[in-house]
Amino acid sequence: MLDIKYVRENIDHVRSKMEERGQDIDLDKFSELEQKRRDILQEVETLRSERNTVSKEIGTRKKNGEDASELIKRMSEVSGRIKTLDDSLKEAEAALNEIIMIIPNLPHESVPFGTGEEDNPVVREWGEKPAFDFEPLPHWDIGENLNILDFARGAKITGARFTLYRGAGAMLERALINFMLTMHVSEHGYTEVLTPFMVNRESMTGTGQLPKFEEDLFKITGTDYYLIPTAEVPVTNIHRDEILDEHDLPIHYVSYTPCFRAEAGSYGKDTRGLIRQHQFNKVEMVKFSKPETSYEELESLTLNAEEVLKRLGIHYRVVNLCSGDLGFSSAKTYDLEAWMAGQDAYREISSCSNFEDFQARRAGIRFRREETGKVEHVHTLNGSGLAIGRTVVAILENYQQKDGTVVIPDALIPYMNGVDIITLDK
RNA sequence: GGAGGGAUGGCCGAGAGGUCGAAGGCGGCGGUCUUGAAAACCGUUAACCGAAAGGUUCGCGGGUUCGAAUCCUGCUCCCUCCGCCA
Repeated sequence: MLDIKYVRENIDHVRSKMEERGQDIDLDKFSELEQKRRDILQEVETLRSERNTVSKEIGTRKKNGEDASELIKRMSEVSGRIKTLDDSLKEAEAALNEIIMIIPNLPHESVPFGTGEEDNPVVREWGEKPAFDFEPLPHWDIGENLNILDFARGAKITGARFTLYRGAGAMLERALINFMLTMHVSEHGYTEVLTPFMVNRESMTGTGQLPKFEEDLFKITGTDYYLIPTAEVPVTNIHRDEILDEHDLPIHYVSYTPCFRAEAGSYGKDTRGLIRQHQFNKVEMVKFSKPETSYEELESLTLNAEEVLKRLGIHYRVVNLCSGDLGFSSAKTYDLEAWMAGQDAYREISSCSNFEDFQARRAGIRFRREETGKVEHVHTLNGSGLAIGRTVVAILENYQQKDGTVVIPDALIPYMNGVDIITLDK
């Protein structure tokens, strides 16, 4: 969330940033509620102050055996008024909270203005589209032809948007997880963590999924727990309500988790294949940094994700998400879009974001700056490195051959138990 | 599932209705000493709101009281023992 004080003092700037995002936030209501809250607060604090001093006086008098009944009677009334005011203060705070928690982050100055996906400028590209002397198939055909992806049985076991992987398909998924984790740990210096895949409400609120996006989540009946939509949630919340040591920053974590998304409102979109699933695997990088270095960290994070695609020889481009396409908690996001030959399209395969102090403020993640002795919020960042299912798609579609087999990229062969080509497995 | 015990500052830990934001220790920071360091000694060191005055915070919520870290109550989490179990 944004700093309430900052919003109050920079209301016009916040208003224009919300307009850039195309967000209709009632900031007048915010100001009104904020003022109300402060009015009540002032009144209640004056009364508390009185109660505190008089109560001490009562203590002193009693100790000296003097009469205090008059003071006690008066304070009894004051306490009653405090209680009433406290209730309305809580009401005012709750109302204010409702607004502040659904105000998205302010886009960074380097975020271009735009209203949607089509306005995202391409920052750079790498590699080339593979050439085919035949019509490349989409991965759902390749996968079914090779008997490594079974969409019908996935749907039978659970439902739409669930897939059964088989044989070399299952192994490919597992190899990619290992390949990415190993690379980020041993070459990029991340610390691997393995987290719970269900989290509580506080964790979801900390990273910004709640309260606004409840309908995108799977909730476990009979509990307060939700299935994670991304490792960002458990990993960022590792340090919730902590004051970190400045010398420990930056902290770099990498984590494999399955991700569960309800995909509400995406009916009819990407209904075939692995692109949009209710459950998919992902390797995620998460960083905690000092404010002054977070944008450098975003650049290196993005490069770390790109390196995976380079090693796999997959053509991709990097786009800078425009103001209208930016996620709720993010101040700036680079998306990596991999070329998928069978669909003749670039598809998002990684999303790398700097949240600045937006999540840290919600989640209470801070550090003490030695120079000033003061406590400050850290900046949090994260990026997919990469989405596993979509990487499988990119490999199947870009490495397919005329005879229907799929060549395994060299870098992945050591993780494939020596398999270098996927052929039909009956 | 049954029976007990616990939750206090960055960490450990005392405190059992009033002057307690909280003893003591560790850690951090500053200093004395030292060629330098260590040790020793001295000092200092919680967060949040507020321009300040002041207010809030001892797991979380409710209550009792003029006054609650301290009493009552509900909840959460942790630990020990028994049962069950991958």
